[in-house]
Amino acid sequence: MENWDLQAVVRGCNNNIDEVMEDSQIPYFCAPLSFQEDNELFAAKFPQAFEATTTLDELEELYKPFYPVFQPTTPPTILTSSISVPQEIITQAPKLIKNMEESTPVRKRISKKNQNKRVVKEVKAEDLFSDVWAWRKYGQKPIKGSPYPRSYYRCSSSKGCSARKQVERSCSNPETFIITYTAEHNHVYPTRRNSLAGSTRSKFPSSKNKDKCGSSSNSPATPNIAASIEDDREFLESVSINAVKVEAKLSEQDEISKEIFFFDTTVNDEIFPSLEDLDRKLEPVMDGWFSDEFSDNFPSPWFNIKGHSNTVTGAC
DNA sequence: CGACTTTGACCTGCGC
DNA sequence: GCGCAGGTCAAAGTCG
Repeated sequence: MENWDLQAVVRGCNNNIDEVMEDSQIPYFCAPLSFQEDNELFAAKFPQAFEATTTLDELEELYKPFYPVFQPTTPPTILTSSISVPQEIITQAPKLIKNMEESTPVRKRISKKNQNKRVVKEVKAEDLFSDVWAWRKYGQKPIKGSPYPRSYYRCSSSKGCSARKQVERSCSNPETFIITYTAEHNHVYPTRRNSLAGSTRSKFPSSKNKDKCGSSSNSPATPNIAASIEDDREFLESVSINAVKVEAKLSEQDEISKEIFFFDTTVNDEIFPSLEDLDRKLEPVMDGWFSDEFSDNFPSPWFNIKGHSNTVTGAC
């Protein structure tokens, strides 16, 4: 399933598919997602199509941490999409969801200690940094039965945000990390400006850090991935890109359709020959958003690229 | 100087 | 009630 539909996502963000998104708290306007997140979101909504076994509730919860909390304004009309999905999936989806909801067992009782909603996600090492939020590590503990420590992070994008996440290397598959999100963000995505503020420190190990990393642990590899990335720009240029171009018609009276680019944490040379080009292309659009009501209600599609502070030192 | 990581101490929930 | 394990705090140090 390499090419599945943005429309499915986009529709999921629109209020046109009440049948599918009925009980979802996903806002009208979706946050930009990586392809992997796209895939997982789709699998979350149409699990039968992927023979997934998790329940709708769990999968829905899975994505809540990624959705900003805000009251939607009038959603833009999505006019185009660059990716397609088999029509049968689209038409079958509501039916599949309905069937699944009917067969979903009653949720297990949640222990007092875990009253907060917990969302578990398994990601590969390279995806550890694809999170849009800025996280600050506040603890690390060895976990009984696991050779790898668990790291504790809280959201540093906004003061007072209670969102937390735990990162732990999977015992069964050390290539992957288990991320557990607790609580929800009480703010929208960090804006481009905010995300850059105070984030001058390189988020990836410097050569010094690499040494420290290598000498302080017997655990191989973790952010050797990160270690191979010399700086943020190289990071941007090294990863693949999912740039999705969406036209949004801002109003019926306004003939001008503004191009809105939703893009992932990744950038494509084919689309934007240089980061400067990308910046130039996006700046007018983004500035428009930041200057009006959008700035309060709409998540910046500028991912917190320089703010991806996630380092899993415990696994290093 | 501010944001971050590290890490030992402390707190709390849960099982026995 | 006790002990264990997980979760959080906060001081100290690092980094740019």
